[in-house]
Amino acid sequence: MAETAYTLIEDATSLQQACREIGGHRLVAVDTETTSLDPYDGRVRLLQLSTTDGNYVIDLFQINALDSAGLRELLTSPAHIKVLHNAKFDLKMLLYHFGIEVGPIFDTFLASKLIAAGRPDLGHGLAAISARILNEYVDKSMQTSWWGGRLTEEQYRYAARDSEILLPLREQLTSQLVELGMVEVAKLEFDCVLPLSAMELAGMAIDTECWRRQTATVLRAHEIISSELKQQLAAGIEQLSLFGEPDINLDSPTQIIDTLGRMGIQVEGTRSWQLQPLAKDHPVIAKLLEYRTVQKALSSYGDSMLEHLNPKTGRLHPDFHQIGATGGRMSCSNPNLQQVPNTPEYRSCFRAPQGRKLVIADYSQIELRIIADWSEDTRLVKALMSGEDLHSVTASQMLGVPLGEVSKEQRAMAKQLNYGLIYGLGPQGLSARINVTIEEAEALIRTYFATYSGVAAWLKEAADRAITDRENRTRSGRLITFSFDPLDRAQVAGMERLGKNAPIQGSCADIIKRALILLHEALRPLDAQIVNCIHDEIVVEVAEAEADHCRSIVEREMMAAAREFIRSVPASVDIVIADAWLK
DNA sequence: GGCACCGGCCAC
DNA sequence: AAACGTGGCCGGTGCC
Repeated sequence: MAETAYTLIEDATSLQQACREIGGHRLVAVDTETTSLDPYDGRVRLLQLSTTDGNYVIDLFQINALDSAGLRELLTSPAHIKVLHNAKFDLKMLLYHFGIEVGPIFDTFLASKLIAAGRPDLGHGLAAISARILNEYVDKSMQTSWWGGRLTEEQYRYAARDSEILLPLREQLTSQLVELGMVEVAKLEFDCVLPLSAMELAGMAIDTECWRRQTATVLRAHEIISSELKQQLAAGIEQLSLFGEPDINLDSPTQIIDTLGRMGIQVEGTRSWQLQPLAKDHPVIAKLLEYRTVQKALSSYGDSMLEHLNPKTGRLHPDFHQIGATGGRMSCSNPNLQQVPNTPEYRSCFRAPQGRKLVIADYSQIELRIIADWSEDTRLVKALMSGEDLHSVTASQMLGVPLGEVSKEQRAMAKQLNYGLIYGLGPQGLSARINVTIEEAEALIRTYFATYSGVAAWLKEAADRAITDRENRTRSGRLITFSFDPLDRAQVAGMERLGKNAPIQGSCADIIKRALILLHEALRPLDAQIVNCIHDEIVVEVAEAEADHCRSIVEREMMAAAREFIRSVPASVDIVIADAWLK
């Protein structure tokens, strides 16, 4: 390939000229180079634009190009599709620094992830997909160079190359998306980038004093419990440390197993489910379980959370991975705000700032509604439509007892079955969860599927498809592929469970992503931001005076999003206005 | 010293 | 020793 040619733009006249030339194109590749990965920390140095006619590199340190109406029009007009790689990064930068919402977009990163359909072995960086799809080499060595000073010819050329490659990539990726029937889901994903960018930029407020108090409390408990545990383990410890303390690392499973062994307690592993049955007979085991809880609380949810505070905003700005799981679910990191312990001690620290409220909304039983709708199981549909407590209705239908006479145990059993079926729960699993033998569990599962025979048929078909076709789809058409060794029974069984679970879980992701899109648009007139999203839950921060209005918008848009994917069962949204992240 | 892996455990 | 799916984070451990 020939060396990348580009036009460097540093003045208004050449910018105008470039905008005229680019304005005639429907497809415009866009990229930025910035002085930091954090929008609050860095500045945008270069804005690169490419069409099939040429590459333009705008030096934003030389010209305030985003003041230009022509350029803003290009970046926001539906007449031009903006092609970016991992657009969330650039969109955040442009949104924060210039208040501009870039769109509509085509994201080569997300397109590549969709096409990979859950295969984990493929990289999706720009260099990786250029090599794989175009057989073209892209040098990323300049990526981490300093973009804040005087730029070299090499840096400009690298920058131009990054946007130049995007249009040929889009062309190939588009035909693959068409071939795989994923145009619709691609649109969904692309439209979701802006809401996610805004969400990350907004970040979530945390009451640091509250968090520190909580951490200090746990630390005191940790000190007491660890010394008690060491004392109780002393009998099994051969050696004392120089200070006369039992010499053991409580966080080392191997040392724990050895020590317990010398005390006459044989264990294979020290996971809580393995220890739980022994806790009654051995106080030391109970103490160990207690220790684990505070150790986890301290290590995962202690000071490390506060290390992610943004110095500029004083808030937490996590990274959401838009296509994080194979089924299309999002994941989250740095910090992972999708795994904050669901207890008041922790959640109450996530408090809206003065004068603001949180609107907390989650879909109720969304995965069951997806199955009911998809399988057209009349009894499950009816159960969900009845407005009665679903698990009680299930128990009543299964056991033929009147709804009012369903016992607590019967309801608990039905609840386990309702939720477990999504994951391919077996007799062993069920018997471990409720107090029945494996034979009884088997019978209950048979009764369940006799009651909901449509669900049974749907699940069987989904599992069979995973094995024979080695693929499945969510409601949006998102493809999920399965790779396994057909001679390995354990692997086949695993794939059958995945085949049942992934389309359901992924369809839930379809719905919540659509909700984020609709909600971002609908909240535009309000002083409100989406601040978190946890699989079937959305958290919005809003000015106190607009909280009620916001609440009705959130409910309306979440319901509308669900209606696009499930028709025969209405969605149900539980929603509260609160000061902190508590329901 | 950095990296990959694992055991363990938090969320939905 | 595992049991029902998807993730991320932690500390320990062993390798290079």
